Amino acid sequence: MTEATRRERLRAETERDIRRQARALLVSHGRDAVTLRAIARELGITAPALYRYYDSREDLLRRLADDICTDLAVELDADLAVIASDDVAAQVYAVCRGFRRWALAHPQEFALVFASTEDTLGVCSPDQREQVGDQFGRIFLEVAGRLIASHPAPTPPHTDVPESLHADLEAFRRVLLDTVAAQGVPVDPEVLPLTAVYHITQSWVRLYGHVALEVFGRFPFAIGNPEPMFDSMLREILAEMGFTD
Amino acid sequence: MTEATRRERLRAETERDIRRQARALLVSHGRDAVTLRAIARELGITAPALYRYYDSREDLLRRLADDICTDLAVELDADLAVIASDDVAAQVYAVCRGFRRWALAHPQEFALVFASTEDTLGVCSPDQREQVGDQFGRIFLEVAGRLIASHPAPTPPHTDVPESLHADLEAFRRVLLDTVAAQGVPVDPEVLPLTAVYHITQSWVRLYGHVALEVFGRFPFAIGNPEPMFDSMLREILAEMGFTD
DNA sequence: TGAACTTCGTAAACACCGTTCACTGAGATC
DNA sequence: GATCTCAGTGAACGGTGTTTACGAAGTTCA
Repeated sequence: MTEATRRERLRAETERDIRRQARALLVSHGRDAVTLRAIARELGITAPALYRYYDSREDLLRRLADDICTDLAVELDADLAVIASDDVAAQVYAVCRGFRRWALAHPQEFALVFASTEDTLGVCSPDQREQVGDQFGRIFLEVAGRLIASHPAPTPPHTDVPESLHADLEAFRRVLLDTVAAQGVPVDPEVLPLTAVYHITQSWVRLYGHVALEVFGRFPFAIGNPEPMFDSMLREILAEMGFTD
Repeated sequence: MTEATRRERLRAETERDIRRQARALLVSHGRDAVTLRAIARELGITAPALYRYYDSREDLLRRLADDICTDLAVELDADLAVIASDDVAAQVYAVCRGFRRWALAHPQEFALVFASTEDTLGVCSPDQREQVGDQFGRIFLEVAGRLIASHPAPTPPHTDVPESLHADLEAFRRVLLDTVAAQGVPVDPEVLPLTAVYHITQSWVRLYGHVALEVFGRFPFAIGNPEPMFDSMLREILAEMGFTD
């Protein structure tokens, strides 16, 4: 049954335990509390043993961030699972609300993954070009892809796309179209105008901006219940894409 | 001439030196490098001496964040100084571009002030209700105030303001109107519809969102030169307020 | 002027931290 | 069964925040 040798099984198990403890410390006492010695103590081993698994504390934090992205993706996938696969607007709502809910429930993880300067949490290897975390990026792109496939000609927003962004947006458009294609949905490459790609990017700016401001408490005034504001923003974003709701 | 006693002068001097060294460490080597011992070493004193000035390292970081806000405000004020006082659109551009420029040039400071969870960088005393940092908030509010005063009936955006936000927005409206009044500009209290207050808030979401994404490198695709995108966003924000540029 | 008081800074100590290194002992391999 | 691999250990180094008792200088006031 088990292909792996005994040693390999134990190693994999320990590796999972390390990350689980690291996560627990991050959640309960913040990033600074994720210390090698504390993790080792909790696992009943000594700190130098962790160097058999990670090059350094920074390396561990990097991989922890990957784990967090994966878990976030799993959570968002679960949100999507209960939604009719043809109701794309509902899918967008679900993913965006799920992202906000997760961020508010896991502020430390959010800060680590989405608000770390690139030198404190060294960006992944250069081949890893999907930023925003591997798995989370996947979810985001998939939903954006479904949005495109189902709603082939989103109302182009009134704004003009700066010419100097054309090349970058073209590249992103290709990624989006590839994502749609990878889901098995046939799509006309001509269906996605650059204005729509630009609008998707601007939507991410607003989604991220709202969530981060809420998590970090940096709105310019005290807001009793920010949820209606978030929902209103989502409604506006979707309306600009032609979803009258 | 000097009212203060010798001891008081020395104390004030040391306090400035401490913060200056702390800032230097933050800029050059990141938040974790802001160490009591490193600061003391640089100043030629011992670490426990710092406890005569700050309750703890956390307390020092809090006050450092205040300093940073003040400096940011000074920088933005300088940007504003060279702009015609009746060209409000140019003032908005200047403040927003200045904010982005500062954030990109000082990522560590930006992360400390604008992307710290409230428990790692304990929020100021409860009487300090202007969030977003004392001085920076002032600048932001002042420019928003001038915007209102000069352009008394901004085109109300198409969105409906959620009813549950009315109370909070009313409070923010009063702050904005008070800020305008404090600048000596007479303004009709009826001149600022809630939709405009709401739009200002949404503009902050977008401004902050773009800048933070850029500082943290979390745009969904690599962007060669993000500046045109930022400017385009500003243009759109101002257009929605009735500035056709 | 000199005693009393306040305040800044020190040295020593404590309990942590990341990281390196030589070493042991158990699993894997042949 | 000998050999090799490798997870884990214990000791050590230099770093950290923080507390404590203490000295020395500035300030105040009789």
